[in-house]
Amino acid sequence: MPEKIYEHNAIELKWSERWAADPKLFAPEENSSKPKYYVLEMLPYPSGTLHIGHIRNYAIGDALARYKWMRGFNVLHPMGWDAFGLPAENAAIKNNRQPGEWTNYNIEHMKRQHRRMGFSYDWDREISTCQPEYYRWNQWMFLRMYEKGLAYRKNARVNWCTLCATVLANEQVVNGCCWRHEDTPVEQKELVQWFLKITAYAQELLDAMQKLEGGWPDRVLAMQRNWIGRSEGTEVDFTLEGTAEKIRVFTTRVDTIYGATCVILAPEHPLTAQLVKGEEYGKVKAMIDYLATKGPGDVSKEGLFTGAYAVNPYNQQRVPIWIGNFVLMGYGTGAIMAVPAHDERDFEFCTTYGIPIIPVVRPVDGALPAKVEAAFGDYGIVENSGAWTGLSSADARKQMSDLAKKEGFGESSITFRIKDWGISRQRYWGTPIPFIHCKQCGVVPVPDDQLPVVLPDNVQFTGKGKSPLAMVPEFVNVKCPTCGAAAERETDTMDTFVDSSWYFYRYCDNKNSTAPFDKKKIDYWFPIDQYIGGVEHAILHLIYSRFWTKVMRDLGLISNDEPTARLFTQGMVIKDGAKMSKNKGNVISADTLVEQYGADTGRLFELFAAPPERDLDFTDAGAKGAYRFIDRVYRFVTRNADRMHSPGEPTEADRKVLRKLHQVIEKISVDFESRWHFNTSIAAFMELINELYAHEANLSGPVVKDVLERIILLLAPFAPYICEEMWAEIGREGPVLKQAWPTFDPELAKEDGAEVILQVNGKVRSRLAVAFGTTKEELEKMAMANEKVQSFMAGKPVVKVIVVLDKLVNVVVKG
RNA sequence: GCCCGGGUGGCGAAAUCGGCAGACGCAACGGACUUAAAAUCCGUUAUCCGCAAGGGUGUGCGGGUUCAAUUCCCGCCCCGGGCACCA
Repeated sequence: MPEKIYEHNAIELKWSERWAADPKLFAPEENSSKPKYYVLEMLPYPSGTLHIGHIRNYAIGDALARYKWMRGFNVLHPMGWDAFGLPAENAAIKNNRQPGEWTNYNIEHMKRQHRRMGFSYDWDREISTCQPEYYRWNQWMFLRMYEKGLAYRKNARVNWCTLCATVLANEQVVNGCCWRHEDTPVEQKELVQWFLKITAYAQELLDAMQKLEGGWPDRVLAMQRNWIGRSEGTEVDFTLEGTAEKIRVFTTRVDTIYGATCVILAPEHPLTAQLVKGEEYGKVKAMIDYLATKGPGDVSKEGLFTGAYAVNPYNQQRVPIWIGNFVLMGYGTGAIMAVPAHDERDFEFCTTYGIPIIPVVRPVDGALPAKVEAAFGDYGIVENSGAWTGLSSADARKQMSDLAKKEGFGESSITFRIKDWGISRQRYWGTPIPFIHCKQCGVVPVPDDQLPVVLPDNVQFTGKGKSPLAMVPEFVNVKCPTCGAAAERETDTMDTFVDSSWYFYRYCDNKNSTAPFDKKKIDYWFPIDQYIGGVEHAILHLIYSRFWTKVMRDLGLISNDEPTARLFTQGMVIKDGAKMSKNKGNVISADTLVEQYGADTGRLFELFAAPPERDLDFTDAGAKGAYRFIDRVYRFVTRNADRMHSPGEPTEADRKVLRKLHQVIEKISVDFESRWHFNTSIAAFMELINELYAHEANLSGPVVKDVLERIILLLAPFAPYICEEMWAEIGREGPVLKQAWPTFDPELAKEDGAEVILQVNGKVRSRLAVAFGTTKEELEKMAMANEKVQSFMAGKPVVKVIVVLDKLVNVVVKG
């Protein structure tokens, strides 16, 4: 049969339509006897276009899903839409279109692109987080958290633009100014907002990471540890001189407390307003405003002496109380003791303001300095510290904390950097927070039977003034569920990270209208066997979703502790040396890719060009190469399909090709099971094709059959369309993903013999073809007899001979 | 400042357990086919010296361990990312 020309568009469209027409094709089996496998790619925001960055994520997941099907797993591989969020609202302001309409239009388009790419999703399980059927369960779970005290209200600052007279999201703040008014500085405004008590789970989130080790990338775990930021220290009460009032400070170095030369309060500390009155307080106010406009890192240290003094409970020393702009109210107790001799920041502050510097810790092998030139922050031996003098820092920390506890002026304490999760957004396009504000009854939860609280349609978007929801009277004006009096609905909506914190549970039971999901289904599918997404979600999404899982477990909704057993974070797709973005105009959409090269080429190229965890530069020439390669395989298969059925005796070419085939089966299987270096899997597959081209004329019929069938199966996870087509071309019935993965025969893969390298003083001088298992003695003898080896030995005396079986002989000579 | 990654040909990369550095692909060059071009097929391609045979050098830099180091250890430099006055 003559070879066929690879017409990617016709072939891919044909199979795309057939696959779409079979809704059960990519669906998991009910009551399956197969082992389950849940593979998940992070759901996209429906921005309007699927681009080559998305495709990398999905190509990895899809290759894995298809491989697992072929390996006999019952695979769950769903997809959905993270559909709430700011861009829809911005589009509404700009184009006078409803956010929902804009979003749904985008979803339709992107779903078409998804289908055209041929990813093996069970679309029957699709979810979109902006649908009331979905977000009602956000509201329902939020109410359960409220009942457990895990959702609460408190004052917090928001970004405020005076010109828009509206709240800005962090993303809408550009260089400290409003995104729509480039020279209007953003101000801080206090509002009452909702928080989720993630800090209650800080310790468990940290501890449970031990179980994730090995399954999650180290860098993600490191980032999460950093984010949670546990630190062990001591809280100590200083006394406000002349009163019984206590000032509690937090320190990790109580062993240095004899060197404390002042106490510094955060500007927002409650005591500040009490100690600094009248005109002076204006300076504190200025400090707070200054901090709000500055990014962290470029704040210069400023202080203000209050005139008051505090007494150190360990040595009754009297020290001045200062206000410092670098002391954070949100961490520890909002007050610190400054030990300039042993802390760099305190040193800088005290030097500036002429506050004394007293060293009290010396290096283990050194002495206390006569004059402190720089802070010594390491552990050492405590000096000039009363009864503690001579102890190591570690011992002193422990014993001094114990004393504080015993005497009642403090205790050891653990502080976390992670803060409670503020979820209130003064926005329209998000889940309405299900609460009602009643003058009589206060903050009243919406009863379960009134859920969902549905977003109203036809809202005006001006981008100014109150939140759009606050301007819809039908939405705002309600009766109090408790007393029936006129009341007002909460108009804030939830952070969209709420939506993505549990969406992967809903895939298991996406049509359930009486509960978020059926626990039995979760027990079957969870944890997710493999989660795949961008590293930019290493902290927020991936911590929030871990937190949400633990809350749902404690609510009795599920039994698993963690959502995800294994996580993979793929690298970014770079175009022309820069991250793709609309601003740079270097975004390549899936449509462009498909039209030029086809879905298979795009996927194959992105998997081949770099290992998946690394950043990838998308180049046209590279894509062309992948196209050429698929074409090369396709032509080989089509022109040899007839030969499959011709009889023939085994040939030498058969043996070589089968050997390579089985080596490649092993290689690709191992890559899937361990490293995921699909770039090397595909390289090995290319070597196999090169081998086939070299021996094409001399292959026997039975081996042609064997090889054609297996190369199609091996390539299928990476380029599914062309493989489905080739499977049909060789007269087999699909679908390919339900065929068994080729088995590896170690006997056939074996090389004829070993090639042993001969070295003299570590340099390769010759090589020997020998039988496997040739003994050390024989190898050594052969090496010593080798002409090249002899000439490089140059008659010098042999020091020793290293022999590694089947690998090398290294003759070490003197000189 | 702290915590992660990474640094190998003209380019993307490979070397999975300390054992041939550069597999595979791109680009380039040469050949075959063609009236010609494209496509395709075959070949060459780290670098220096050499006509060649062959030899030297080479994985960011400097040391070390080892018969042997891209790989392990110590100290630096550069690039990317995260956190950042967290007491």
